Amino acid sequence: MARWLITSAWPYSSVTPHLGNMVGSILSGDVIARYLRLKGNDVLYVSGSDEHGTPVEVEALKANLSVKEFADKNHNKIKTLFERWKISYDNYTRTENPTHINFVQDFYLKLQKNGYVYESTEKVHYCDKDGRFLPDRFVEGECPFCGFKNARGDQCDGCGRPIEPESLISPICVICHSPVHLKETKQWFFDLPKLENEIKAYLMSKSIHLSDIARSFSLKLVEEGLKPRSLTRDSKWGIPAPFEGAQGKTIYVWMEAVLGYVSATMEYFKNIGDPTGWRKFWFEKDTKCAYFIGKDNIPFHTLILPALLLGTREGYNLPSVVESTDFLMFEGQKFSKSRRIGIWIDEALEIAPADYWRYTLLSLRPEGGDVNFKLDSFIEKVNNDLNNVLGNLVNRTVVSFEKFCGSRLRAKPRLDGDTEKFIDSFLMRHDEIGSLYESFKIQHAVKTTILQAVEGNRFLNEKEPWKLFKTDRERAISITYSLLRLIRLLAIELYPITPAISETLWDNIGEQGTILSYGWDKAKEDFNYPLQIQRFPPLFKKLSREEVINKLEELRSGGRAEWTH
RNA sequence: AGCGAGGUGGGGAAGCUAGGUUAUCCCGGCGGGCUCAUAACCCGCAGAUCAGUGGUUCAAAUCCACUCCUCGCUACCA
Repeated sequence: MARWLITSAWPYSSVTPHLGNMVGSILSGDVIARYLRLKGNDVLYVSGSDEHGTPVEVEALKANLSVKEFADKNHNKIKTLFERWKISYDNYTRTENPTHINFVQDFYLKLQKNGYVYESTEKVHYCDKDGRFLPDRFVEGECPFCGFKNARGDQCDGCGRPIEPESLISPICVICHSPVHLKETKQWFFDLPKLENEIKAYLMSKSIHLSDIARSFSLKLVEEGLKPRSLTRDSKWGIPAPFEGAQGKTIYVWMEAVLGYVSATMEYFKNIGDPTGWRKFWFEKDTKCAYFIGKDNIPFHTLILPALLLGTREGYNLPSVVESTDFLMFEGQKFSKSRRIGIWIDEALEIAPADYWRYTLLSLRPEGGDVNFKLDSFIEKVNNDLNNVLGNLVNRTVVSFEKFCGSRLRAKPRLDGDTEKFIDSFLMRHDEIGSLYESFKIQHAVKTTILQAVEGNRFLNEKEPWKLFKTDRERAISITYSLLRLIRLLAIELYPITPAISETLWDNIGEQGTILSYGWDKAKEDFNYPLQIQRFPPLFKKLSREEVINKLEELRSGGRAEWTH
């Protein structure tokens, strides 16, 4: 029993997350949160919508909505989608919430007081027509190296070279297409180099668990030397910078969104009427903090967030686990909103139930290199692993129980050696699955869970209780009993992976109360007698390849203008 | 360009950090079994010189070097 703060990267709210976004951070965090809860830990799982910054402003402009309206709409949409995906957040909040805004402002004043914030001027592209400073991404021009016409402000997509803002030829604003010019502006910076040694020591310490890429990538950045990070932007949509003389400026989104982990915890406890409860999670040293992210935002979690927390000198808990995944590719290509490559989490739910996606994504979770997600693999995994192997095992077991025992068992039957051995083997595998989750080997844990069902089918075929029943009733019943034990165990093991299916199964075969109250370890115990289980409908439905593809094409045909991918 | 990650039977994935019997799993192909079950399940067979070359070692998919290919990243895009 321990205390765990689980977090997943905050989705940027101008776009709907796609399957790739889902698997690495949100789903992974959910699986671990669910597992740890089953183990009886004190778990808090938080995240929220990251909704400030220029991209949201620009998207709002396109959608012809005020920024606030646009942000509200997207936040609500994403929040609802996560609920439908059964993501078990204790608090899914947003960076627009007042707790967050106040916390961030206080936080940076403290950092400034402690000497980690300084001012400096820089030149940034300015659009006179829109009256705004533009992040490099919103500036286009001709590449000074290769002459490519649509080079972005920071990098040329033609030759791949980085571009200094001054050298871009004839820069224009991508929002209104009028010429832009460089204008001097004062900004506030976070003095990251001052904390370099502490960060290095933190990364090298044994108390932190990092995925391999997270460790190597972070250490490399530290070796190269950390650079100051700019803290403010000349942008209206965001958290007003609290520094003296910084009127009209906001905090740079990344530098505030990572603090949302803290403010979301605060907000959760405020809502349940325990305004100081959050401190347990952030200051007591026996709390573990796990962060689930995609590989694209490793440095923000391994360098910047720890540095910010250290900079307060208040003793915040630093991340104890940073689990990053590689990317999910779609049919061999990178997910791309503009090219419509990939599947988004709202579309997915129109094609198949969330659990089908959850299972497939988790069994492909990119833990060692990018992984290719194919529609055919999805269909194959659902039809084979879930329906044929798992669903059918459950059905044959329950039907056998009905035939051999009249759906009722008064007491534990006497078991022969083979059956005892079989039960031992799946109970042992149950522990193995637990250790896999504890070392965050989610993909392996998921595969081992399905292996439980494969072994169940094998045992059934080997023992042929339907034959035995004619000659040796007692043995046929004891075999069926062992399989019932297995499928009840599976109901528990599926809880982190496919929660809806898990609950359906539990409702049909489980004890009184919820799975959560029952727990991971108690699943190893015998039933309460008398045991009564009635036949119930199949857990899964096979997918037809044709239907899935038709549905996807229908979604792709553009009949849904309101979708803002 | 620099940095990083990967290349495993027809397709998709493990294994590689701590080298060691016939390289694992799923799909597909072929043959068989069972017929309790959702035309499902189980067994067997075929198919990989683990990208290539060289090296270390008694022993390498696993360690080292180089080459080829693919992809990602390069922090003011979240």
